[in-house]
Amino acid sequence: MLTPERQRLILQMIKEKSVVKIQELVDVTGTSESTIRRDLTQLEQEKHLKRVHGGAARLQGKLQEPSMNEKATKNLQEKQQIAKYAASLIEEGDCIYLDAGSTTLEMIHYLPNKEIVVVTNGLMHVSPLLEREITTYLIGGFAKHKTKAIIGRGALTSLEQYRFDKCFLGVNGVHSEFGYTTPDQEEALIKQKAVELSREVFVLSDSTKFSEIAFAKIADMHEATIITNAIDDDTLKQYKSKTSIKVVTS
Amino acid sequence: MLTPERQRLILQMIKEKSVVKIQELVDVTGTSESTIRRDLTQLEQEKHLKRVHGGAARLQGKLQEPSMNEKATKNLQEKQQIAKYAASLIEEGDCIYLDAGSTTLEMIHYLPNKEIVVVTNGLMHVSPLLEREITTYLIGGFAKHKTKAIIGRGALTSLEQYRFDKCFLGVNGVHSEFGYTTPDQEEALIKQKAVELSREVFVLSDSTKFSEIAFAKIADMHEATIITNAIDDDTLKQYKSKTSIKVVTS
DNA sequence: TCACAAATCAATCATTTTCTTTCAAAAACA
DNA sequence: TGTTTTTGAAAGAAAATGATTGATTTGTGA
Repeated sequence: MLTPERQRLILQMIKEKSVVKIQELVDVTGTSESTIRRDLTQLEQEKHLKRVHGGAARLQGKLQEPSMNEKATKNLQEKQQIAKYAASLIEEGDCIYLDAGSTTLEMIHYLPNKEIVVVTNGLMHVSPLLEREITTYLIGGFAKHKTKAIIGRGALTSLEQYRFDKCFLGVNGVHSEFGYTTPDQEEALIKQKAVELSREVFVLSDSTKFSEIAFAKIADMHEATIITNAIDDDTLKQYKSKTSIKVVTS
Repeated sequence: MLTPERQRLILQMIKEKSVVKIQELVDVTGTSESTIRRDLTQLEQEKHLKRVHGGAARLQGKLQEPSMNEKATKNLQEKQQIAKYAASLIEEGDCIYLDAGSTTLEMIHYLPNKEIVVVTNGLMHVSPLLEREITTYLIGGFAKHKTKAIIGRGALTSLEQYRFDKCFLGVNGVHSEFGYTTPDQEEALIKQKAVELSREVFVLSDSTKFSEIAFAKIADMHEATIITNAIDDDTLKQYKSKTSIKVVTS
């Protein structure tokens, strides 16, 4: 990876996330800590960012970002942890299905610099994927305004053209009896089909969605591995009997 | 491989990828590292690129932008006129195919407030269409970074699911003998298919593209109605014998 | 508040990669 | 044929990189 390419990637991540840890940059760029530090030193001298202990931050010169409330920040951090772990599961040569949704969108920052192919139904996902120079296919079909997802009958037939090594889904409910659920029937159909077509299925869900039930069922517990964050021991035990769970810690 | 040919290839790769490694250029051109280095040195002196350790990078045009601006503004106005007229042709209940590209993108501003359905292969087109609350379908397939268009075999089969009342295409060349052409073979295939599937076909082209020929043929003159701007009488007569032309005036 | 452990940092050095320079062979040209 | 230009290879110089070390900062619990 060439120096300007790497530095542009660093600036882009800081632009999007305001702050970024050194370790994140190491993972994303695939270089060493030393190199990242040297980049940060240089970029700071060029007034492109401000170094802080543990990483770097965007310098607020022009417009100040509305500071998120504490909960939103916490949710974002949790999402990032989950997304980061999920991304680490991807291997060279994998064909990936990336579901529409904010958590899977976070994954793109953390995707390894490997030769992979990504298929998605998320309109928001395409640009960042192409920026990362990842081979990207988009499902065809009806464009849903609210979630910027491609859905409908056309999307199903379009999806059937592909097979996946791994599939990463967002959900709204995780329940030991009712399985994985989401509010929109149409989106559930797409997710179901993606599960069918994948060798391994991962559900990305923060712990607040546990024991929740939404309208439309996607799959049973045992059909996917859950990637989640802090969850109490009793709940964990209850779910562990039905599926495999990866708990990401801070 | 001739020197100017090689250097053009280098510039093209940098234009597309922003940065390029020396080894990539060696592989692509089939020449030695020394030759590539000499080319890069020369092209840097001519202010066509910037050398960086390991390769070369595109120089971001503070030098190029202003000179482009005047022309770009004029082009934009012409594009808007053409786009506005094209949009005025759309009727209540129409099913429309909107090709990827900047001129068709302009059309979205001018789309009438009627119940219509739009199918597109342009990634940039989807968000503005949804903002206008227009029923939108996106073709599925490979996402091309440079033009933000969906292309490839999957796109063709995806497109075949639909039929259109009207189809609006951008092109790069309009020639009385060779017909409509575009530089990318893959994109040409999509445009061809769209022509097949449409009752009426409109080509949006400013007059500078007349008598130009690009690599891949889309269709013959008689297969589409041209929507264009100022064009001299002789040229107009020449083309009028082969197709119908709508000339938009300022 | 203090002390201690863990994380992060800057500085340094060996290694690897890339660059420039130089030279001779090959190709193009007259 | 002789001359000029282009090319590829080689060697030493320069730059970038990654690992290591010891110093500094941060967080934690008493």
